[in-house]
Amino acid sequence: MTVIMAKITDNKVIANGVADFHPDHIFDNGQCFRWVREADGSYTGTAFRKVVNINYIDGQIILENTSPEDFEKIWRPYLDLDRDYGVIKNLLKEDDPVMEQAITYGSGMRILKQDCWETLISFIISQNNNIPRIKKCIESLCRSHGELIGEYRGKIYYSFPSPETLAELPLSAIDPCRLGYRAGYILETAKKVAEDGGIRLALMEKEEPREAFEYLLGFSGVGPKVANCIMLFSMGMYGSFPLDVWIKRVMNRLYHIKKDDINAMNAYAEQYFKGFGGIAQQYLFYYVRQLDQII
DNA sequence: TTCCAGGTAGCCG
DNA sequence: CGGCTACATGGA
Repeated sequence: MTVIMAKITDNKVIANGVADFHPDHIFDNGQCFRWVREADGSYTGTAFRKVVNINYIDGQIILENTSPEDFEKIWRPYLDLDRDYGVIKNLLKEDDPVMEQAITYGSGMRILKQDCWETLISFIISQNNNIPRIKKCIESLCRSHGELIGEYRGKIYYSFPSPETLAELPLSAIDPCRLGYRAGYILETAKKVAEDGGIRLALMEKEEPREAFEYLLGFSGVGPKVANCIMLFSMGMYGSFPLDVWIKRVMNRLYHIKKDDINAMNAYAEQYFKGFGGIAQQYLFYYVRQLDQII
């Protein structure tokens, strides 16, 4: 699959040759928290200190408020455009009617390659929390301690605060963000990351998953589930299999694994999801959340 | 009022 | 090790 940047008009980039791409399936599936759906079905959001609007029409990705340089440097990897999800979907669907349903529902899903520091803090916030409130907490954190990075369609956008910025703050400074008991975890984690300017964290994506996992568990507020989310959503480790309440429910009720048997669930993912446990997990997550009470 | 949400830390046997 | 519970917050 080759993605070609086809056309450029002032601040717009259009990318051709992308299949398996649907903004709703990508930006509203719980892997990211800072993208907002516009009335036209496009999403506006920020990553790596840039503001962009993304839509998909007639087989083309339309990126507004960006440049060809940023498309190549930021958005191509961020949107995982060089991966053929068609191949992965076919692998996962084989002999798995549940997965087939999930993939049919979220056919345009992609795993974003997000900033690891932002993902680390975002998923610490996610623990024992619900998605709308996670989004509010993160936006509040960015508004109060991030930097102004741009204005787009009349709205102001802020960067995700740096480790150094958060490391200097007293607990009282993030009180208004309503992070609850996670506030302490976040400042502690920021201090640890800021010690070396985030270099060690950034290098983890080149390490073996096992090593990245152990390193992430060393942060306050990071357990197995959050570590797997960070590895999956920011380090390109697609075998990572985050087990949250929803996926546990799926594994129990649709894959008939004993409730709370984490080991059996991981073993199943390892054996049947062909190295793409994380991607499988994300199709399942997006699928079951709309079912609501069917399972 | 109680229950729940993309769980984890601390403690106890 | 495995099992248990408190932990802030706000919406249902």
